[in-house]
Amino acid sequence: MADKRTQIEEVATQAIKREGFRSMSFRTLADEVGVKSSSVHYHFPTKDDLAEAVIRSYTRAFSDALDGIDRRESSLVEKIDAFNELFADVVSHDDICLCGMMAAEVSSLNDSAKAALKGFFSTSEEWLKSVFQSHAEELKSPLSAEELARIFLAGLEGATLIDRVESGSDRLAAYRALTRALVA
Amino acid sequence: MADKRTQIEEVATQAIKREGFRSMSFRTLADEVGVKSSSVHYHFPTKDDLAEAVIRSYTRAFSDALDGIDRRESSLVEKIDAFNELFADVVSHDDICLCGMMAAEVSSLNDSAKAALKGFFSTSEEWLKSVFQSHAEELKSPLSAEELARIFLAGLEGATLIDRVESGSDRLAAYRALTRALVA
DNA sequence: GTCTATATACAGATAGAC
DNA sequence: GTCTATCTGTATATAGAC
Repeated sequence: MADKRTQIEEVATQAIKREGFRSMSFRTLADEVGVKSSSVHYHFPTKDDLAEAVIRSYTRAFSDALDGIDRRESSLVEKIDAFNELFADVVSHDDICLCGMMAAEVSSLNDSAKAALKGFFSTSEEWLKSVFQSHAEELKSPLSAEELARIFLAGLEGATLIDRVESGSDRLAAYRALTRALVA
Repeated sequence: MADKRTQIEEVATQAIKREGFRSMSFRTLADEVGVKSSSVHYHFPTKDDLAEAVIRSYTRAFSDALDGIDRRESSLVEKIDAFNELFADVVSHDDICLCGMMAAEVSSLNDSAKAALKGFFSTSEEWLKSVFQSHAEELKSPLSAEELARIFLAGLEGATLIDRVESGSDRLAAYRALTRALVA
């Protein structure tokens, strides 16, 4: 079993993805890992500390998943589909992307957490941009790799937001259709 | 000056667009309209009641704005640009779409409010779909009107989410570029 | 590192006077 | 319709024992 600090990060991540950062309380986290809230404060003195740690861990895990896609998939459509699938997984568990949630709640974050949050979005857009760049010859689109990266990251974040409310995945599916339209 | 009930709805809408539904309190609303929190409860017995009322008002106002676009603009690009501009206005005030925020916080909503929220998304997608359908001859895309509607609504919701964090409007701009790519 | 206990603040909601 | 006053629950956070 992971150490307590890691356990707390994990249940916090889960809670934020489903209910949001403001809805998550130290007491609830404590109950779920089997300690008292003061022990959570030992590992993360303030909620701001926890927010930043969780955003950074999530960004690292997401970045690792992107590396995995690079290793497993070769074509443009396969890579973008695999990226789409990361979001589909989240929605299928009735969650949304942790950083999409944090973006909605950005007014509750301090400057350090906000900087970490920006890091998530730029990391993700950079990966997408490099995918579109390295498959430029397959692309039948007047849009730049950077524009496509922005369109897809924003689009999938928004798609999860709405698909979760509608209990479906019609918008993520529409983005898979868009991916195909780019190479057809 | 609007009546108290309307005033409360207006400051609640503003607060939710910026800070979120959970962050908004009856006390804060009361202070801003110059009454006590018990008076807010007179107009909206529970927070659930307020949530639903605010979502419905917002949907009505948004729908009116879409009617205005239909009256003012004629081409596909003009209409979709005007739709994009609705979201750009929101971000320029450091807010996001009220219903985008509510979608992130959907776990804090009761069934009535959730139904109203779905209404916003279907109304918006229906309008987009009818725009794409009625300009089908201009479109150089293999995507259906329905798919395009889903792509644009989700995309603009996500774009505002990220653009607000980045204090820019690069993602909304990318969607304007996408609009042009559809007819080029 | 975890606990008990507590300080302090604020949340949604209601009773009852005016 | 609005007020004062209050109930009850919960939040973040800390002090100090073990």
